[in-house]
Amino acid sequence: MATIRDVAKRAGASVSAVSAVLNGGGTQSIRVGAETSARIRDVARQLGYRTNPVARSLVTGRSGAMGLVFPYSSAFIEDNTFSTSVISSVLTTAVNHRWNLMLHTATGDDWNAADSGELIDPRVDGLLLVMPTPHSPLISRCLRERFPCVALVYAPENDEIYAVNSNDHAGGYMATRHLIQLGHRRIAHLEGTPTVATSAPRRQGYRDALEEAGIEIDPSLIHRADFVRHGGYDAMKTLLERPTSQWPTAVFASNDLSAEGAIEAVLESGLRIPQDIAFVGYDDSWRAALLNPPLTSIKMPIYEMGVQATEMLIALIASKEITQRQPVLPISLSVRESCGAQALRS
Amino acid sequence: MATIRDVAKRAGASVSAVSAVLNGGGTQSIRVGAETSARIRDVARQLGYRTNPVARSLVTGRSGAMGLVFPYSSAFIEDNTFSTSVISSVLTTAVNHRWNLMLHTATGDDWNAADSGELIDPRVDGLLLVMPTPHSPLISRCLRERFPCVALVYAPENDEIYAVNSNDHAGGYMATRHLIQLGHRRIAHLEGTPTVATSAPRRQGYRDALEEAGIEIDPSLIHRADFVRHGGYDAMKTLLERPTSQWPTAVFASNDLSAEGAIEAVLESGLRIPQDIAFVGYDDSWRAALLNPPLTSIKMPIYEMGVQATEMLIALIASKEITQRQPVLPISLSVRESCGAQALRS
DNA sequence: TTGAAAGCGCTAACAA
DNA sequence: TTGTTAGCGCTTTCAA
Repeated sequence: MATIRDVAKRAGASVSAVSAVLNGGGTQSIRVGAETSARIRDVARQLGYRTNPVARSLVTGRSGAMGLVFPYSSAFIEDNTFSTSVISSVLTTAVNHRWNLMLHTATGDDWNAADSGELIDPRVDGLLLVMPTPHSPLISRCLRERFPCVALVYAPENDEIYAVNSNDHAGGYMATRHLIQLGHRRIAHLEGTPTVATSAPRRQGYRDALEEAGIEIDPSLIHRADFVRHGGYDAMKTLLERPTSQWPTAVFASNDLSAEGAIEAVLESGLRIPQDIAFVGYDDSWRAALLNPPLTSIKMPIYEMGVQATEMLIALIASKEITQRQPVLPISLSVRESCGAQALRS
Repeated sequence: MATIRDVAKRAGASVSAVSAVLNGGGTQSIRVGAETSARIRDVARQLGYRTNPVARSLVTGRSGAMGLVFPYSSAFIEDNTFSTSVISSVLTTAVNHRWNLMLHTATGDDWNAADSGELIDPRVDGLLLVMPTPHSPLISRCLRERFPCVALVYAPENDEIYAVNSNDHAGGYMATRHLIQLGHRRIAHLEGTPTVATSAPRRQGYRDALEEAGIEIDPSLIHRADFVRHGGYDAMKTLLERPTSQWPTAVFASNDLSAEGAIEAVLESGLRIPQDIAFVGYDDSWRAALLNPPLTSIKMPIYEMGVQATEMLIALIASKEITQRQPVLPISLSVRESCGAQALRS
């Protein structure tokens, strides 16, 4: 590979001239004449010269890359449109702004490896953390070391953290209120994993909607499904072991996957959806539309959130003023057949 | 950030000693005593010293990262389980081998930007190209510059290229033969985009299966669907505009998505699947099992292919002997209801 | 077993 | 408008 010195020598110019010409922008204290400039460009093309970004990075302290950190690498195979949307939005936005992307996962079961700080590394100018665990040491560390860092899908514990989130409480509330308005009073909730930050607010939204409607909260209607299919299945089986009179008439699941498992359990029992038990899920994944019956679900604007988080990180790295550190994007309800609203309408 | 010199000074040792201790492996011509070693480690911990990978990279010429190049960034949002599996397998394998991953896309409509060579860059030690366009200049370039490069899902034009692929011809053949064995003679094919390398062999497999069975190939039964949903829908609509007697009794689609669109068109016409028209798709995506009726499909071992490609690239970078440059992994058939085989069986 | 020092390719301050 | 030069933080050769 040709170096900057090769180009300089061959063009009869100095390295700084070459650097100035081939870099262009920046705080150059150097001005190069049109002729020299053209010569340099010419020679560079002849030699197939390409700037070595590693060397540049060492001296500037900037890499032009950001790190995208996923909680675990298997996040992708769980037919999870969430990861897909995140990758897609972040990558597209980064590329549009001419940034590179390094993909990381917090290996192991949690963020231990990541928390050790090995992700704070000059190969990236900042980090985008996807669904970090609550009270993530990595976030504190970034804050402490003044390393640019934005959390995506995260309920920040304090004002200093940069985070893009959607309103999970509103999601739980909207789902539950929708079912209440359809006439349901005995509404079950399939909870997510407690260590995942979205679980608690979704449940709280559920509770608040019930309370607002004057419906007493029945803790025996709340079961953990841990966001997975068989979790939903098992929880539903348990609910159906109760006396018939105590069966829920509706279920709000904390994600589509657990709803899917629960629906399977319901159908196995010969019950009909939504006539016997109505369902609302969360995520509005593409699976939701394909289920039988199609699943009503709360929609998180993941793609838009990814874009915002990426742009916020870029601004943060550029030390730009960030007007809103913790935007919360609105959720919405995708009504399909599983909740019974469409039958009522038609 | 503490540098290696800070550690050396504070530990009363030389930088080379610190380097040797904190690096460990490698071709060190230096041996450090246990005492000094312990002291260095101690000081490093106190100072929170972390090796600067950029500086190391500059001197060693190695980065410990590989680039994963997707054809376009929107590859992800097309609820494409393909991209998901690739990312998942590559990331997991890379992390297991302690490699980092940079994510790239060939911006624009094709590989132009990528082909300019800007991806061949010392920030990565090698490239993994996902579905590069046939005769990709980037591959030639890597070969010419002796830059490690492995193509994934690619039919290599010559022996020099490292590529992991599955047997698309066998896939097309297997799908079609399956339908023939079920008694079908008028089998349509929904073709993929010609510029995508998998399209031609799949179609050729289809043709060969027909020929082998002594069925004349009817070009009017072959329609482009371009791997997208509405492509399949439109193609099927066209096919159904023919006189009833010339309708295909079975369809082999070059991917599940186009099959899905075609199925929609068939159902809209009040026809039944598989009784009136049988279907076989390609990809065996998660959607396949959720469709109504569940779609019989050819399964490509994408995850396994991603693992192999990643490991091959790692071996290539390490200048290890590669016994098989162009492994072709076997496809298989996932039989569900859309082809009618299950009805016959029961 | 250790230390000194050259240099990876580049940027940017400074001098001309 | 241009050239010289001192590093960026590290690895590694060579000499002690």
